[in-house]
Amino acid sequence: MQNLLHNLNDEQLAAVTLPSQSALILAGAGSGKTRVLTTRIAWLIQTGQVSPSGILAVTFTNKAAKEMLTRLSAMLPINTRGMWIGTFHGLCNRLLRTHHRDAALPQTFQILDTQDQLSAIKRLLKANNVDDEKFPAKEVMYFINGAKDQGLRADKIDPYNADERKKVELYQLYDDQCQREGVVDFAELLLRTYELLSRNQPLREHYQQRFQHILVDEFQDTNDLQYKWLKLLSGHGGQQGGVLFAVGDDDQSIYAFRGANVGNMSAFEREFNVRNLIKLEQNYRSHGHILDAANVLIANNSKRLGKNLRTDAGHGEQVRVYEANSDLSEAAWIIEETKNLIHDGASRSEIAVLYRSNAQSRVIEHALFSAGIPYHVYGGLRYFQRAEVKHAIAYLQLMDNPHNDSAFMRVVNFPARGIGVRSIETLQAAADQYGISLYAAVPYVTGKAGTSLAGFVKLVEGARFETQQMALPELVRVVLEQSTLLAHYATEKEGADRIENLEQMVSAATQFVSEEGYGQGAPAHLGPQAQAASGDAILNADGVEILDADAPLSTVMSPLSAFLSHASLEAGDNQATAGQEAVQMMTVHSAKGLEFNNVFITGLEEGLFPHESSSREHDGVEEERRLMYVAITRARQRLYLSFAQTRMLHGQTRYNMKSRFFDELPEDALKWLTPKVQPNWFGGRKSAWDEAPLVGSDNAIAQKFASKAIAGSGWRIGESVAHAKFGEGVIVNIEGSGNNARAQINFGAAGMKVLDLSVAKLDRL
DNA sequence: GCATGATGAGTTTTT
DNA sequence: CTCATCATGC
Repeated sequence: MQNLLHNLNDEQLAAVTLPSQSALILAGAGSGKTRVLTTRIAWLIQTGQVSPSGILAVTFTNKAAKEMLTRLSAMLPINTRGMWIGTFHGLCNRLLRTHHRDAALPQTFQILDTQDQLSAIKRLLKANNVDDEKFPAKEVMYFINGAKDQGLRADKIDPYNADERKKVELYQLYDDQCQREGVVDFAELLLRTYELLSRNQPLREHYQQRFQHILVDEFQDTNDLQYKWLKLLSGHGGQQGGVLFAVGDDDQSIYAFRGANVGNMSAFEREFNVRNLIKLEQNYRSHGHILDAANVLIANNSKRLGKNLRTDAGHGEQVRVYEANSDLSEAAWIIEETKNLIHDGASRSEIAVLYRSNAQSRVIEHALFSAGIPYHVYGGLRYFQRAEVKHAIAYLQLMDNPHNDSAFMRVVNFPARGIGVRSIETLQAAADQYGISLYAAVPYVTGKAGTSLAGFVKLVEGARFETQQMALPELVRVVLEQSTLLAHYATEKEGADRIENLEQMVSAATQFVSEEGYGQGAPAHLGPQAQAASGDAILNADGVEILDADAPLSTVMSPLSAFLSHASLEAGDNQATAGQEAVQMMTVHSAKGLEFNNVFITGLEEGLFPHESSSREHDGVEEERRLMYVAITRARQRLYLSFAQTRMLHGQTRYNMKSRFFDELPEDALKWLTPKVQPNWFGGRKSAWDEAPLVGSDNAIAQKFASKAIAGSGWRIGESVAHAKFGEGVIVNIEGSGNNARAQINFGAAGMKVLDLSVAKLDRL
């Protein structure tokens, strides 16, 4: 135990050794949050307060879960496999497989990823003749997921107008369709588990008793349903009161747009009667100036639990600020600085270029490419999302659950086998008529279409029969051949990469089988013995089926089913780890949780960062500020901030003001590499624009600027104006001319507006 | 059923 | 500008 707690600071020690009661740990960036979580678990086990099976640790990403497992096995001499550490979705998947009958799901239920879900909804809209102009599939999907994320079923929603009534109706139809097909989407995994445990008292009590300690990572990212799920599982409101150990940082809450509710933190504090709010404020990552910048910036947010990071590392270097006159020269400057860093001995992988939106990466990528500097862009397609891999997966899905219509649609005519839209329409009609899946409806289709369809079914059946006794990797190989996917891509000119990806699936299967503890030769399909075993209920004293908590996965899921859930729940790397010694490029969102010695935060302009669409949302700018906070705190030693006066966006040149965040950063932490812009530099006074030549200053741009101003019928870009409703603002851009002239004006708190200059009443300041 | 051009949209992302 | 999606023609 001595070793366990040895290197902890006082705050961390207090958190790790808290008595068994609900606790909220406010863990600042770089404060050793994962360390506290894992040490807490190890300490609980080592002091005999709980057995490994009494632990439930929940994360959002597989990466975080894996990290915890790795660190734990380094701390404890026990097998971590018996411990329940995983993502919300992974844990729900496990629970639903085990209790699939109570949850009213087939044992081989399959998980729709976002692509699959969208195509399922498109199919639904078509089948019900819904006007997809009025109800776009994406919107319907957001509606359904939004409702599920709040724990709401269709029958619990009170529609406030006709459109919403229609959406609720579609939600119900969608759920019916999923149930018929034996598929669940991501949100459904959670909601179904929540409902299962709410409804089934013995089951709920079993797990409440089992999980004496529930620990949650990144608590600020939980949505309403996840919080309810945690409350239920912890036994909150029940006899025992519920004990939850939540770790999070309200200042790093950047996922409100996907349903995360920071309010869960204060709700938790209140509802769980948290007596111990522990703040981890000692930062082990960044130098002083960087931390100052982060602290001072985030202090501008109003809704905070309150926290201030400190470091022993000393001030370090100031934050370097660069004003470029275009996005191109911003990129050129990044290249220069990168070269200097590398020349001074920096490793390329310790240099990160961050941006607010993906579109910004292009220019920088291009510049890095031209300069011959290896780089790696995060956020491309993940392995299991690639088209060819999804195709192969669809064949596997059909072999495991032929009623998955999404899978059916994906490959029924891929590679092409003469089954066109017409045949599918006939098939769909038959399926609708009998209320069955497309696969099951095939025998009802006659004629030529029927023959080709029957051929497809025969292909799937044949593959299933032939692979009955095969191990998973072998099965995958056979399916790749028999589906003719390999042969198909062999004829394509760009098919080599795709074939390679498909081949990789065999090794992915091999790796999966060994990691999940299936026997190497275990048949991929669920054998009759295993089926019988899972069919035998394990009864508790009340004669109710409960989970054998440590039952190996193989008694609940066949290797094939497990592999398919793995493919949905863990999309894989976003690229082959190409060029590890490469400059890292990513959005600020993807940078969360990472750290680098040298960080560039680029495109710090009004409209971009903070993003203009954020000014319309409630608390939108506060979330952007948190995003900036996350970005700043990624840097260990050196931080660069940059912005550009002009930028190509959507094929148009835009003139952006520098980000308001510059005004919120402490001056003495900053070092301007270009002349510092006056606070209201557009206000007719002095501007860096008119001053001594900037690096790479471009006269053509200045001329364009001037002509823009003339076109605007008297108004100038950069002029300060006042508006009766929006208050004071600055003209950022002028489009059109004469009576059609419109000005884009930044009204600060009131946000960015585009006003018709012939209509709007503006006063010069 | 597939190649080609028109059209339109265009933050952030994990599971 | 650039990519994805849709409609049109062969």
